[in-house]
Amino acid sequence: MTPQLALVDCNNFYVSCERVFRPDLTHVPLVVLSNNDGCVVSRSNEAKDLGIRMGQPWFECQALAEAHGMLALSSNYALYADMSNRVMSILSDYAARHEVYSIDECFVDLTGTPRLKQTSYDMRERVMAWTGIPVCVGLGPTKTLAKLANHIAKKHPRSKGVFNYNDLTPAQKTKLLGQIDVSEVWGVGRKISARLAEHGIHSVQDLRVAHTPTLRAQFGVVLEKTQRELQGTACLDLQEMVPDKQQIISSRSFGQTVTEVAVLKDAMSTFVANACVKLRAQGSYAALIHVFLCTNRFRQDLPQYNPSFSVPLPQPTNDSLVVNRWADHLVGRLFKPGYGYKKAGIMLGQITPVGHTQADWLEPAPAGDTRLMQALDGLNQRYGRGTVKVSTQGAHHAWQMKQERKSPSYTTDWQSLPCI
DNA sequence: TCTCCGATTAGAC
DNA sequence: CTAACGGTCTAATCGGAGA
Repeated sequence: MTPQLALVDCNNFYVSCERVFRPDLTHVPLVVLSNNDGCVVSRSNEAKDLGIRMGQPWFECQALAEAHGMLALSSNYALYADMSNRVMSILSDYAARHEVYSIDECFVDLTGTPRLKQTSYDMRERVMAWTGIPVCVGLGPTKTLAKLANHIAKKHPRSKGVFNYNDLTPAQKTKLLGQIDVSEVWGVGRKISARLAEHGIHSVQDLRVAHTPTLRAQFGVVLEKTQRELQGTACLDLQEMVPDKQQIISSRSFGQTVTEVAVLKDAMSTFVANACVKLRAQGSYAALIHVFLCTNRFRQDLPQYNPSFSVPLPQPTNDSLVVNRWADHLVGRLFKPGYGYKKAGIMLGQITPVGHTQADWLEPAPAGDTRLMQALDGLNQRYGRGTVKVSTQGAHHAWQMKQERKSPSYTTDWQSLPCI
């Protein structure tokens, strides 16, 4: 039986989440900004029509925004994560197998489903009715083709939000793929599309029929797989189980330039706390700690200094206090006065599941206090993040990120609601 | 010459 | 008046060090 994969993608997801609770913004050009209110990461169709680019720095858009009454909101991840969970939960009812690919995308295996197209329209309507989020559905025999079909569904209003690649005749496929730029293909980004152009490969169709050994030699396995997927051969499996993370990073750009060690250490203790919560949540230990500081790379007129240091731990840990002692020490070592720091962070690596660590036969395992960390996680979960802190964790406000336009967390936090 | 490993690159969202 | 540009993650590949 030929596989039938659906890729369901939410339209302008962050903007759509905001509009569910602000219907007055339905036709207003609207964007959502990245952390620190830095760049545009989600755009309404009206904002796209104004020429706002994905990833564009907000300060570059401000004049245009004022001229056209465009609004910008800070990102509200509590809201988006909760809305995402609702959407995914609805989609999971449609098939035995699905893969949550990102916060706003889901692959659904509809192989063997009768009346495929009707089912897809049902999904769309149900998600809209139950959450208020508009989605488009792309259908195809492979992940890459389902993604492409989704792109077509979004682009062509006539599709009414659903497009099935399988419905096309060979001649129609050739013609349609010939009209779409290669850069739209999943896995073909800026660099590779530029290099493909040098080989005369401009459209999706060009890539689909390109000479495979040459492609493999010039661009590697990844692109060969992409080509085969475009030809209808599945190379990418549905990943139903979320694999454990191999590395965990916690970092932030600061709201203002930071010049004092104490402030950097305070920020770092927050990053340590976040990273270790994630590590324990997946039941792992880390054996590598990597700490880094950054100056403002956009100010080339100022002196640049981007130090970092890694420490391999003799004994893997997931204890926030152990990690914080190292991180604190490293910040002290890396810090040099006279620089304006704009960002810092920590990376945990060499991650292994608890209970899989190699015992050290020279030193007894220092058992780490797992009960302390359990209590810490338990209290923070029950009474809110930051109820019990690691070190000063956020006492200094000098580094905290800019979030001047954040909406209430309508679905997850009573306190944030304006009328309560 | 081969293997290992850290750094770099490219991609995704 | 000026400056204001995100965060995490993975896989493949590159290139140097050491065997």
